[in-house]
Amino acid sequence: MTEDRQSTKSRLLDAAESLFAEKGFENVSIRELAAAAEVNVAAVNYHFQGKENLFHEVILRRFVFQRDRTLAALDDLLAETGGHPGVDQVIGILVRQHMEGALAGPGSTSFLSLMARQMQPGHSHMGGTFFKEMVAPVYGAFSRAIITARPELQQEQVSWIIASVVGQIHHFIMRWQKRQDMESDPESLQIMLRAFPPLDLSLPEYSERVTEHIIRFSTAAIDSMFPEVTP
Amino acid sequence: MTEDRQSTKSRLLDAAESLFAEKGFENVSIRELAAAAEVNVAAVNYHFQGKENLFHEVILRRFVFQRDRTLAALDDLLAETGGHPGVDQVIGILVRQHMEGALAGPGSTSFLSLMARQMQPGHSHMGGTFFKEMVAPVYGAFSRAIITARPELQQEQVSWIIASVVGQIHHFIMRWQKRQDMESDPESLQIMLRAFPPLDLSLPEYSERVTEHIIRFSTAAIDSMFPEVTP
DNA sequence: AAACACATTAAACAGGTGTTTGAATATTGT
DNA sequence: ACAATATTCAAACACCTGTTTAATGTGTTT
Repeated sequence: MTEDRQSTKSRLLDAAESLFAEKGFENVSIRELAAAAEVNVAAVNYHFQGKENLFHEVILRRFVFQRDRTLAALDDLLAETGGHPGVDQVIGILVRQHMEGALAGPGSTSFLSLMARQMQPGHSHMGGTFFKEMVAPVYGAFSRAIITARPELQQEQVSWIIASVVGQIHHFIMRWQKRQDMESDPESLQIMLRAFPPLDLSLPEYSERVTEHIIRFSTAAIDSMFPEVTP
Repeated sequence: MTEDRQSTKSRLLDAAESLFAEKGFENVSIRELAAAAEVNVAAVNYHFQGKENLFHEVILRRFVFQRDRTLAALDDLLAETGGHPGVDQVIGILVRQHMEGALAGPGSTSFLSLMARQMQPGHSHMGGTFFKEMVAPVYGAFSRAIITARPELQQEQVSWIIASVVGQIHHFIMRWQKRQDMESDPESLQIMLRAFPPLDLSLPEYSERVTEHIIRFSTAAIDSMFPEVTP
């Protein structure tokens, strides 16, 4: 094969990512995967030694990409602000990176779906790699960035703050995904749109409004809990 | 049958709830269910007309219970405070009801696991019942309660606030469940405990600290975004 | 050119899936 | 007590699952 298109392996990875994100690991058969990637069923086992391993490589690829993008964005911010970013700016990066990773672009629709599924009980933990290599570095970088923005904060306080911010992010992303999923059931969709105001917007608008809200809400909380000691 | 114990139907419901919550819908076979409930495999189809329907009845039962408990608690608060609750008290109810429903008691460990799975794409929407009968009423009640606490707030602003609070709640609950799930992998567990401070506590302590934090964080945000106009 | 490792293929494998059947057993109403 | 209904049961059904096999094709190396 000359490479008239992508390699079998990467076609399989791509198809797997979108199918796993859309339907969930258990609801995608190897035959379905093979058909979508236009490869033989045996290719999965030949290239990945099993379905489980294919799943692992899928989330690994996406998470590495997401992690590096996020750390780079944080570095940029620190450079631009001469090492003195505002909390709102740091939180802005945190929110925007997640939102874009989860909702923007083709295939990226999958990031947080995969994340959510990875977090569900029963999934193997990839031998600790996932947490140590993916979550901890990003978490640590944001922790340090917030402390440079507000040196008076204790590390534990920062942990609580990040948790509150990330919780909001995931929730708003989850809402959008559920909204998408409800397109098939117009009745429920109407009720949902009425109950959750910003959901009737387009994706970019929704994303922007949510980002703005989380930043405002969270910085307001921080400012109120730990009043800034500006000269 | 004299009722030497629970009926076949309710034994099946109980076993199904705990197994579905623990392992996920697709990872529980009907034979496994039947064994756990000590009934014949055909009982599932006889009493529930299929596995999917059994799942629906399981979450319906739990959600009705949770909804009624929450609405009652809100009523109690309004009665105790003579119709003038504080925002912190309303949010306190919101947080505590979720935490208890998700983490306390036997079998209740399942509530938010079920919720999370129900929210995942691909699950049928129960014909709109779920959202209209379960989510909307609770959501509306809290919305009204917050407005009585802070009459100057617009309904849309309240929606944003509730979303931020619920997002935090779910996230902290998810963390605890993931912590539980990691008991089997001590290495990852250690890293996680180090990164997420309050996770090394016992469940009641964790629950209390989280509740306290969410209330403080959220009311701080509200107070800062919409300064109280007290006489 | 032959030898070699790598990749792809169709077919088969062993086992598990949700569901249905039809007979046996309880339970209920009269 | 009898008849009618509701429940339980072991066995079978048809199908789908992830994985493996052994043969064939492909490109590279010697």
